[in-house]
Amino acid sequence: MPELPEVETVMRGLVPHLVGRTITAVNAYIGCLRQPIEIERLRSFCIGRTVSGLRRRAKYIVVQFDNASGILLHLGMSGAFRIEDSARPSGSHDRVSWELDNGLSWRFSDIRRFGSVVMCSPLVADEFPTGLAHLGPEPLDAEFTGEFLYRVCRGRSRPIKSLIMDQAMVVGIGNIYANEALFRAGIHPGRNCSRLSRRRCDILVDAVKAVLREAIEVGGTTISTYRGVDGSEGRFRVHLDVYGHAGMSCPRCGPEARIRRCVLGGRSTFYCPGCQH
DNA sequence: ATATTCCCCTGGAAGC
DNA sequence: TGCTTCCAGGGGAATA
Repeated sequence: MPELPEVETVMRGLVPHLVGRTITAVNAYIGCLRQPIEIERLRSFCIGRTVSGLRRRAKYIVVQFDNASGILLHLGMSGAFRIEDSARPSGSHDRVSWELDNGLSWRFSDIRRFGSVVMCSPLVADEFPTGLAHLGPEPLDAEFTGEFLYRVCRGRSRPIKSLIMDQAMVVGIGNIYANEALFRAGIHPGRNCSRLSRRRCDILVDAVKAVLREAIEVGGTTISTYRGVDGSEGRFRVHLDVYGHAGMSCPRCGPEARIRRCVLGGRSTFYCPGCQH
């Protein structure tokens, strides 16, 4: 489900509900997430804490508490947060629920259970958990430049699509936006990264930034399960040029060229054979 | 060291 | 209608 624009949207949606609120109770439901939830430890970790702020790093959300601790959240493929009345029955896929001091519940549901909830202490504001140290730069930061991409492409040999989806190279780009950015840049997803010119790295970096910014602007992309905190769908789907468009005509070449699907690094890959090289 | 493969899990859609 | 197969936004561990 969630790539950078979706995680950013979810994080922004949580801010007005959580910042300044104090946690009064915690519940974890059947099954587990990527790692089992130690409910008693999570309770003593969270109860009585006031949320001082939220941040996003890569596809992770950090909820910062007032005592230099915090929790690291990942939505996996199907995770979602909702804020709703505590009296409302929990959903069948709810995994963790935090009760707030205003009578509302902050609930994490995750059908496929690939998400994660990790306690981090110590964790001070403007710092990220040490577990995230291996991650590459944020794609929307100034340090993600064509020069940077060109440098990491040199001396490696792999498809450019796999490289930009590798969170150790640059974070936040998943399957949808990798496909879309490469289409915009006119670069074939299977092109060996070592054979990308400096100029084309500039173009790709600009395309990545543009597609991510546009997607954030409209709340991300909903294909099936993704929802914002208020339950709304992301509206970027109608702007997709190639993702999920196998057999359809190319927005750039017209009906003369059809979008193709192949598998790259185990992931569905969409491109136009006419204008991506 | 670096780059694919497999696996985690559930449910919806498509095929027969 | 009902059963089977395939596929899905992610990431980490196990292989080549």
